[in-house]
Amino acid sequence: MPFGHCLFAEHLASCLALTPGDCKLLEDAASRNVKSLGPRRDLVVEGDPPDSVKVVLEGWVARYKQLRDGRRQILSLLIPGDISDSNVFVLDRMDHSLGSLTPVRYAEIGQAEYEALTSASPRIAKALWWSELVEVSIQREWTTNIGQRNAYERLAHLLCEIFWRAQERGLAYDDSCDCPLTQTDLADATGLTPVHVNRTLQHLRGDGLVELRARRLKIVDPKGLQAAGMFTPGYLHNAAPPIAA
Amino acid sequence: MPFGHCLFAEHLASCLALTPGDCKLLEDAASRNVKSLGPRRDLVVEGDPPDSVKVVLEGWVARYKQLRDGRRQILSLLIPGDISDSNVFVLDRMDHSLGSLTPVRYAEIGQAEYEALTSASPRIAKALWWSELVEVSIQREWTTNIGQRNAYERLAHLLCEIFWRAQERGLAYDDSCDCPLTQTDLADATGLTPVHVNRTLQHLRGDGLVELRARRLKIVDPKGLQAAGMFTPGYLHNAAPPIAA
DNA sequence: CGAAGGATTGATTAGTCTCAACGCAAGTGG
DNA sequence: CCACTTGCGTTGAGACTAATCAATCCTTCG
Repeated sequence: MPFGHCLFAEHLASCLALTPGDCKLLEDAASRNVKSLGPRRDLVVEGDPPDSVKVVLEGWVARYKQLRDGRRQILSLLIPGDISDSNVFVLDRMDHSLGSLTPVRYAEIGQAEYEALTSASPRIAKALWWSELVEVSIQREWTTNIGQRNAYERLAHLLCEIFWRAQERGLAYDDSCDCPLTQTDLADATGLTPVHVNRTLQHLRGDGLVELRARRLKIVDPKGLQAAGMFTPGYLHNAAPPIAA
Repeated sequence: MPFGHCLFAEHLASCLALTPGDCKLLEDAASRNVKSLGPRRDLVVEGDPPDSVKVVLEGWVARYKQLRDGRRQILSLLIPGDISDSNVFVLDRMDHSLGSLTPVRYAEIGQAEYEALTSASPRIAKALWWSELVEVSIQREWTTNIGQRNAYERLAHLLCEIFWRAQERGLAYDDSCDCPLTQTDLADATGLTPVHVNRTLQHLRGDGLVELRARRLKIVDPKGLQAAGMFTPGYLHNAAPPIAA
């Protein structure tokens, strides 16, 4: 069974009332034009004219911007079931890039198809607005994270978010989940240097909060980690259960 | 003439093809429920159930988040003609606050009215999507600004954005525009301390790039400031003329 | 005239970066 | 099957950006 497909529709359905018919439409749209890509490749690069909305079926994707001199900011993470930039067609060109962190499978939904989807069901249109607003909300939280918190707090917060979101998608097992980001990726996501991420991670581990080895994130002390990162999941706007205590 | 009204519709119309009838609808919607507020007051606070979309008619508004311990991150600035969070109704509660920086006049558009607007004209619906996507784009640029640039670059970038946006709305006169942010506000917007903002501003002034006094921003060397902030206006997605050289 | 908010300055410290080297594991080619 | 490469993680020393603390000044306004 193509697990990724269902994830996408299920995830939208879980937070909003979608009918089985709506789900079917979404699943179909996300199965018609599926592509695969190896790790560390670009799906879209800044400046491209936007031609399709992307749905991640398998693997992880990072949204990022690159400055002239090479500095890179990871803006957000897309995990299986996520949809990127609803309705991008409205814009003339992409203002950022999408790159795979792992091998990925993703669906491209073109403009015509996208519009068919939204006009077919007001519930779907609403669900897509919802996912867009959640995305902005997360972006705002990241701005706050980077702007106001120190390295220790920042990483704690980011790891909380990663685990929480993975868990909501059913991608977490017990107290751990995949986390394919290298320390350099974590650095680009938090506005720190890889070296400092390394030391801060050691600090978090030393405090018995998390373990992160071999692309696997293990939450040792959920409450402690949340407190350290001042993580309150409201900004994710979902109805998922809290991190198991 | 209620200048602010026209700004709102004009601004949407300037980037997308709206008919005179569309503009009329927008102007009406933004004139039906108008409120006023003094400076430094909240329009909406985090946790509120969202009940209306806001259109800024006069004055400046800041979107912000506050952490428990008092730290505050300004997430974005709303200037006259801006519309905040299209379609917020989709969410259960606000994940951030809106506060006035100056005395403001703004319109509230309730859910029913908002929906009437979008179903009345597909062009309006598109324009509102557009403004939402531009907002996210700006938010991403801010994340990058705070995450990757140093104090000098960050402030240069922010001041560029402020002037550029003011100019696009016809709110700039020659080489200067209003900038009602205090140095503390600038600090909260850039993730710096007020003290450091002060010194960095002196540095920028010393380099002959900008002057900022008495709530007035004067761009002395546009090219130089853009270069210093690595400011490329593509992310604003508008068709406005470049900063006068 | 006094109060209050904002801007400015100085001295010191803390947090994070930079540079550079080394270790380890997995993958590759001979 | 071993030598080499490559990517990622780790460590140390030192430099520098930005934060902190605290005082003073200026302007506006009641």
